[in-house]
Amino acid sequence: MAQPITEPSEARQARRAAKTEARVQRRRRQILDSATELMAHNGFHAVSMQSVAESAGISVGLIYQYFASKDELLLAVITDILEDFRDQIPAISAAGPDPVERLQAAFRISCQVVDAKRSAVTLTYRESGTLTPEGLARIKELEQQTAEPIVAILRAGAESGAFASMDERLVVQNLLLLAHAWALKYWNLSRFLSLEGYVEDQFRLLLAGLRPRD
Amino acid sequence: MAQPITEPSEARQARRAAKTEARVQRRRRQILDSATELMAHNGFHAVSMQSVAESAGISVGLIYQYFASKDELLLAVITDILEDFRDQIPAISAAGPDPVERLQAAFRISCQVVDAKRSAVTLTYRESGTLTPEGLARIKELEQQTAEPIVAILRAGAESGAFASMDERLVVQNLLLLAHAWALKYWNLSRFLSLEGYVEDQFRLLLAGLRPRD
Amino acid sequence: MAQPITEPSEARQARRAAKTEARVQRRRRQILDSATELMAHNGFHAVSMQSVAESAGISVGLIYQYFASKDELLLAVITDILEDFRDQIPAISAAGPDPVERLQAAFRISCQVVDAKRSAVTLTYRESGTLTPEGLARIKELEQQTAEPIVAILRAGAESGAFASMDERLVVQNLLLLAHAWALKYWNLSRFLSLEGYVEDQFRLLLAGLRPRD
Amino acid sequence: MAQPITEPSEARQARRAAKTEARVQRRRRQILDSATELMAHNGFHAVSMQSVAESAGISVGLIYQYFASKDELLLAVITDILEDFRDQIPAISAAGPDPVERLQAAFRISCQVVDAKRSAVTLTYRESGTLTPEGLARIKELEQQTAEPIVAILRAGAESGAFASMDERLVVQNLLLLAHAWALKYWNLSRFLSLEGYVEDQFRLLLAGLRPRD
DNA sequence: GATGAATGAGGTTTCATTCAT
DNA sequence: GATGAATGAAACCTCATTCAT
Repeated sequence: MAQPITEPSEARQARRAAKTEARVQRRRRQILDSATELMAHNGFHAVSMQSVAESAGISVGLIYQYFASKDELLLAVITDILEDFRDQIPAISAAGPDPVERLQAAFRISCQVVDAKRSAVTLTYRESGTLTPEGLARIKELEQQTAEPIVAILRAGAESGAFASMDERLVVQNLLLLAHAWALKYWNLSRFLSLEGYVEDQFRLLLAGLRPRD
Repeated sequence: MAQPITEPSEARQARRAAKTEARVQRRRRQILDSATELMAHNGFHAVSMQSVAESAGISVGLIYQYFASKDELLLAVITDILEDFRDQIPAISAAGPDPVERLQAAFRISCQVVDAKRSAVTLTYRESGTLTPEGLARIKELEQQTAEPIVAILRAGAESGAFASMDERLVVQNLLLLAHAWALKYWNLSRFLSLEGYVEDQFRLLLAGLRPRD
Repeated sequence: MAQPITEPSEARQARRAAKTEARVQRRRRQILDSATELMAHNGFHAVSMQSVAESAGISVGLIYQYFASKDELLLAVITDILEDFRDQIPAISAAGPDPVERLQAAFRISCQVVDAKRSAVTLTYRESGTLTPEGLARIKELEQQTAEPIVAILRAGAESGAFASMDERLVVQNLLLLAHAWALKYWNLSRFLSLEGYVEDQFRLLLAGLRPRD
Repeated sequence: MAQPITEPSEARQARRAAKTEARVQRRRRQILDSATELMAHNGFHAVSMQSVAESAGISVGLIYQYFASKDELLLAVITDILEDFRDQIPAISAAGPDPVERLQAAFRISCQVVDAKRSAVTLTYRESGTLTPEGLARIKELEQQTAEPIVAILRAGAESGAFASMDERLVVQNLLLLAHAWALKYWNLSRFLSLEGYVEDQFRLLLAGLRPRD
């Protein structure tokens, strides 16, 4: 017999699940954006769950359906920022075959992303101590992932003779830290450098350390 | 010889004032040390005044005779750390006339001080956002004072031809930040470098950026 | 008859808003009553928010959803008492056309209300100094409003020749103060007068000052 | 042999006791004045023992050698004010033999004393609820003592036929309360009456109630 | 799914009182 | 007599979290 009323339950369930999933993602994003905005500007402890709810236009209770606790919300916020950061870097592989140019592109994009979210970057430094060990581990993992494409550039450059051979780990650490520094020390740097000036001057110094010795 | 029964009150008062002053300093130090220890390891917000009092072996009320509020205590803690840091650098002027050696000495001592107080350094990054504008201003001032002797070395080196001429502000910023990085990124750096290794490798990179072009 | 599954949301919202409003009013009243009771008997400073909460059968935190601070709660308590007082007086306009009778009715009702809430009246004298300037202004305003209907009686009486012409402001002030005095000096007055005796004796004295001179 | 060094101990003790007593009185006065000033303007609870000490130019500990507790200090302050008030009234017996004149003199002096210490008078109304039962009893006693000379005037007037015969207790209560009212309702009264105007208008009303009926 | 009223532990701060000097 | 450093109980207030609707 035909069952026009109830369509095959599997398909229906799948469709519903997809819809549900979509809404879940929308909600999470909505909450995350409000939380990031607030925490970046006022710090984790100065932000109450009620204020996040209000800013997101929802009720407190609803936040707890998406994040188990305030600490978990913080982890999600920081993770979100770092994932975003990580995902921007690979875009630079399109910058051509020259390792120097590619490295500069990587540094420039890093600084630009930092500049766009200065207070979010600062937040990751401020509040990482608040996280649980597991959260901290997740952050370190993300930082490693962010470093990887840059490590790749450095290795390629070393092989092609464009860079001296070296321990890439330290150089990558520096490169990323100096990008973060645009946020951490903005109060000082912005007094004598524009973002582009910062990128250029800083990159020249970085590069000097990479020149192969004759 | 006859002794007046009451010694000259001026002298007595002066002596008492000195004693009082000494006790005040001792108490402040006692509180400051406990607070620094606790806040460095747990963060400002996770530390209660009660716990500071217990750790210092005094009552809560007494803290408030030396620090007007918890915020002021935090400022004192951070200020104390930064003053300590600032005061260590000038010691390096004795490192001989060679600008390169002096600069390395400055970097080495910076890293050593950071290493000795890793979590205190981290605290200054974590909690500076918690300060009032006045507190923040004080911090920036201290950072500038810390930079000064290093700027002097760079200038002397530039004049003597040991370094390329440059904008010292950026280089100093980098040098100090890379010292701090030993604390900020210790979890990563310590996996592949000892403190002394860090100092040497990092200084080589720094120096490369300062070489005069031929 | 078909019922729409979801009734018109406007109407539903309105109903919910009304219900919310009703609950808010109930809670405020519940808190206000407990606070008034406690403060009237022990004074503002001797009453803790904790004790108000306990007496009202709720938690401390909940009080703060209805009153921003303890000071604001005090203002609400005093305001509530004075509004109540103010609202009782106009009832006496039904006391007939004779100004003397109407004035006596006003005085009697005032004394009766005072008698019913002796310690609340005392509270308004005790704690008005604790209020902010804005709170104080509100109180003065209420006192003026309370006086108005009585001023009207006096004026009518002066026009009809029942009373001498006079400055009503002083007389009203006296009339209300003497009603309050039943609370303020109850310890003394109650030793030789009943409430009704007080009303009669006191009114006779008051009236003497109002008699037109021949 | 003569004992020039130690004079008869009794006399010496007496002299010392007198000196001690004098100092004690001076200290008490010094503390009382500071406490009255502060409490009258800010209320009992807003004044700390430390602030009293500071204002009196002595140490906290010393206060406790003269007053057993803050409550006792409050009692002393209020008692002091009321004693002062009480002691001013008898001066008016010099006002001549006419009962009306004497009564007016008593009322005038009362109002003048109130005017001179408006906030102190207000304090006695604000904080009498804070006192212990014993303290309260002491206050009531003082109030009775204050009333006595006025009762005497009323009796004399009633006997001489100047006043109607009456229950003096109520009239005295009113008279004193109306004097206090100059402080309690100063914010209102001072808008339309000077002190002297208040005395005159108010006394006229009072007197009306005392006229013997023909 | 969504709400937001309600809870109550925990934090900072004040201040009456004591006591060694 | 006089000091004032030291105590610690107690107050106000916030806010993460829960749960009945």
